[in-house]
Order: sequence, then C-alpha cells, then structure tokens
Amino acid sequence: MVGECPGGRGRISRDAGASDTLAVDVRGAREDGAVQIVLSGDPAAGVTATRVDDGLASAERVEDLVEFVRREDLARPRWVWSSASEWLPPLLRAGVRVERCHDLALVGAILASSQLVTTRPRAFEDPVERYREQRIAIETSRDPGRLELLTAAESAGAIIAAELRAAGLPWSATEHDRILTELLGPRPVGRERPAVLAALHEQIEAALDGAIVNPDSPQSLLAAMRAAGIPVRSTQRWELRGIDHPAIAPLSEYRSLSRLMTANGWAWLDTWVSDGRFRPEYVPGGVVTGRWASSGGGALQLPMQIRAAAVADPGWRLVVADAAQLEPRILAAMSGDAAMIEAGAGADFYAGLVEHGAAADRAQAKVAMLGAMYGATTGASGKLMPALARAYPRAISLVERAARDGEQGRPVSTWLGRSSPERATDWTPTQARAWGRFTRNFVVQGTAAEWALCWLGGIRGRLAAAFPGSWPEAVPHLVFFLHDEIVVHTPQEHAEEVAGIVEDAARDAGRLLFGASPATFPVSIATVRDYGAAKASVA
DNA sequence: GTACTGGGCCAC
DNA sequence: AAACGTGGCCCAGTAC
Repeated sequence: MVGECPGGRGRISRDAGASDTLAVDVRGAREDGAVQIVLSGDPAAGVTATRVDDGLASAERVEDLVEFVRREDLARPRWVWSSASEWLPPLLRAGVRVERCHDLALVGAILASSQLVTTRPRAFEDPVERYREQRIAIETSRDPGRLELLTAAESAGAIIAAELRAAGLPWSATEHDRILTELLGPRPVGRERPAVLAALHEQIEAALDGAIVNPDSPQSLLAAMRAAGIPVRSTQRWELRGIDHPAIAPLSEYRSLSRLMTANGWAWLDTWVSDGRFRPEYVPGGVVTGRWASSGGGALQLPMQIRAAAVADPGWRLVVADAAQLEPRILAAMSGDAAMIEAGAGADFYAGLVEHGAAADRAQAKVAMLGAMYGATTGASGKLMPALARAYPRAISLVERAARDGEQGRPVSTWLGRSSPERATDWTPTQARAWGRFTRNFVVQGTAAEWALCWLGGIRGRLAAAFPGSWPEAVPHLVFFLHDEIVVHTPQEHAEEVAGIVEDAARDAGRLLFGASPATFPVSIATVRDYGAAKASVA
C-alpha cells in the first residue's frame, strides 16, 4: 500500500565498490554525508568507538566517554549505539547532548517486520556488524527513502525521550498539593481515606440501606446495589449513568476522586517529582503502531485535573502546541483524497466536512471520522459512514482496504513503512474482524505517530540552531510530549520565536512525509504560565 | 510473599 | 446509547 514518496529523501545508492576497511567490512554501513561512530561496550565501563567513514572503519579505545562524545559531536557524526535509552542518560547527566543517532534496537524492531524490507538484517551481538546489516536492509529495501526517514526519525525520538526525562516538566509541588487538598481534603497521615473520600464512602453506604461496602471493589458494590434493588448487570459508569438512585452520584464522585488520589496523588508526587520537575519515563516505539508508550510516571495519561501544577519557572513560559485533528488530516494526506484535503484547508477540519455537506454538524462530523478510523459499524457513527464514503471515496477506501487486509491475514504498513505484526489466521470471524479494526487503525495512528516524530525532531533541531546556550537551563527546550501535543519551556522573551519554530516544524513534517501534497497540518499554540491554562485558551 | 487477570478509568 | 483503535496504572481477587 506504500507507493511513491514524493517527500522522502533521495534513494541511497549502494556502493558496490566500497573500499576495503581496516577492521571490518562495512559495505552497506554508509549514508550520504555523515560519519558514523559506533559505540560498543558498556557506557559505564569500557567503550570502543568504531569510526565508519566512506566505507572505512577504524576502531579506537575510549578512555573518557563523556569527553569523547562532547568533542566528537562537534563534527556532527551519527552516533550508533545499542539503544539511546542505555547510552544517553549518563551523557545527559554530564551535560552532553548529541545531534543525531542510530538506535540499533528501535531500528532493528522496525526492519524486522517492515514489508518494505527485502533482506532482513541478521542478528549480531557486535554493534558494528548489526549496523552494517541494518544499513543493507534499508538500502536494498523497496523504498530506501522512506525507511531512511523513518529510522532517522525513530532514532531522533529516542534522543528526545531521554532529553525530556533529563530536563523534566516544571512542576509545582505546592500547586499540586493545593489542588489535591481542595478536592480531597488535607493529606491523611496514615493509610486512611482523605476526608472527602471518607464522607463519600459514608454517603454511598447510607444510600445502599446501610450496607457495608468497599467502593473500590466492583464485586462488593454490585452485590450491595442489587440488594438495594438497583437492577444493574455491572457497575460500569455508562450503565450507572442511566439510573436514578441516591447512591449513584456519590459513587461517581468517589471514583473520580479516588482515581485522582491513587494515580496522581501525594504518592505520585513523592515518586515522580523531584527538584521541581516531573520526570516520567517515555518508551519510544513502545506501541505496535509506533506511538510512544510510557513506563512509570504515567506521562501519557496526565489528567486535566492536575495540569495546572505544571508551572513555568519565574520569567519563563510554557509554549503548548497541539496538532489540530491530526489523524483525519493524516488520512486525507496519505490517501491523496483531494476533497478531504480541501475540507482540512481551514483551521477546523470537522467544520470543513460540514461545509461539504458530508455531515450535519461538527459533532456528527467528528463521530463519523472517528468511526471510520476505528471501525465503527453500528450506532450513530455507523449510520454516518455512507455519507462520508460518498464524499471522500479515496480516504474511506484506504481504511476499508486496511481493514480487509487485516481480516484476511495480510500485514499493513504505515506511510513510512512500519508494518503490523504477523498473526496466525486460525481465527474465528469475530477475531478476524477485530484484527481488521486493528489494521484499519494501525495505518492512520502509525502514520500520525511518524508525523509527530518528524515534528518533534524538527522542533529540537530548530531550537538547537536558534538558541545555542547551555541546555536546558539557559535555552528554550522541549519538556513534554503527548502523541500530538508538545510543550516547550522557554524564557518569556523567546516565547514568540519558539511558537514560530513549532509552526515551521509542523510544516516541515508535512513536507517530509507528503512532499508537495496540499494537505495542511495546523497547530494550535498557547503561551501560558501553567499547562492547565492551555486547553482553556485553545478551545 | 509473587504473578497474573479483569474492572475501572485516565490520556490520545 | 454504547461497542469502536492504542496504551498505563491502581485495585481487588485469585492462583501458586
């Protein structure tokens, strides 16, 4: 399903006549215009650096990794290492950044399943061999330009993930505590419930005829509710919402506040915030589609309730930007559906759909688009699909095709060539349809993740070029990422320039992926003192 | 005690 | 009104 890539970089020619090498045959391990330095060994102990330059490799023993990287990065090499998450944190702690890298683990995962690859890289322990195999896989693939861009963007993402953690999102423990205290009551000393939760617990039990209930236990709740004559099958929110009973309101309130306390309460604050910074762990490539996952800190689920505790330093601001309706715009661009691209010409994609008469109002347009990308067949969303398919046949047939491929056991690929996993097809029709919904969504979600990686990388590069001071304390820098949203912490006087950089990088990302396509990727930007103010000012 | 699953709910 | 994608985290409950 991947065709021409107008925006991809030029095809990388294989150099059959590459020179002999000093230490190892590195034919295949070259890219245009960059020296590569392969680091092997243990970043905390003995390190060997192998310089790969125009087919020649020379190895040297590195005594002081930090000094070595600081010095060599001035020549703008591409650092090749087993994984950025292993090598970068100690360097960043020592105040050393690198411009670019090749992350063998992340690239290896992409190349292992990409349908563009014709020669699968063999597994090697030695990073020089591993790198050579991966370069060959890229250069001999059906579309080297796309895999070149994807693997570079993925690796840039790995650098950014480490830098986000090292820099941290500015966080006011005082403001966080104020929010918690306002909603829950003062922090309890022992393990008992905070005052507000204890009161809600009592209200729930009173409303359930004085039953003893553990409100954290669905089983306990279900039993008590049925004993009180409430006809429910489960205690899920959507089922409770339709029921008129005095126990429901305090229970909903209890759940919301209880989750706030357990997921992002005082314990979270103690664990994840230090020195005025929230430092979560991001996992680039952690999701099959290529989205980032997180492990510890819950960065990708930071609830709205506490975002106001992300407060810029005195004299600094947060530039908060999100890509407006990213996924539908991605679908429009990758399908080349001129009508859908035209619908997105303005700032509000869904309003464009309404103008085309493809949906009655904005809410319907949104439900219909999400349904098309998620595979809704019934309900309100399903009913709106025919009109959408009539107005935008190319876009809709792209996702339908992806769904059919999945149902029939064929892999699908994102725009840049990340492919869905193989799956045994000894499945029931229901399982086949479920896999079809996955592959349907995979192509759009995965390509949106690729756009976001290019956007992130562009922002980082442009910031580094525009603000050469000491990172992070003296210059604007990325501090947060959330799928289609970024936050830059910046001295107030640079906020406007940063906003321009963020917009320029969004344009760059669109061109990198889709070349001359007229598809646009507008970003909404807010410059704020605290993260909580961003949604309000953007909406 | 640890490992795992499902319910519930947060984010996109 | 509810079935439609990707995750993480906490809790309760169960198996070992």
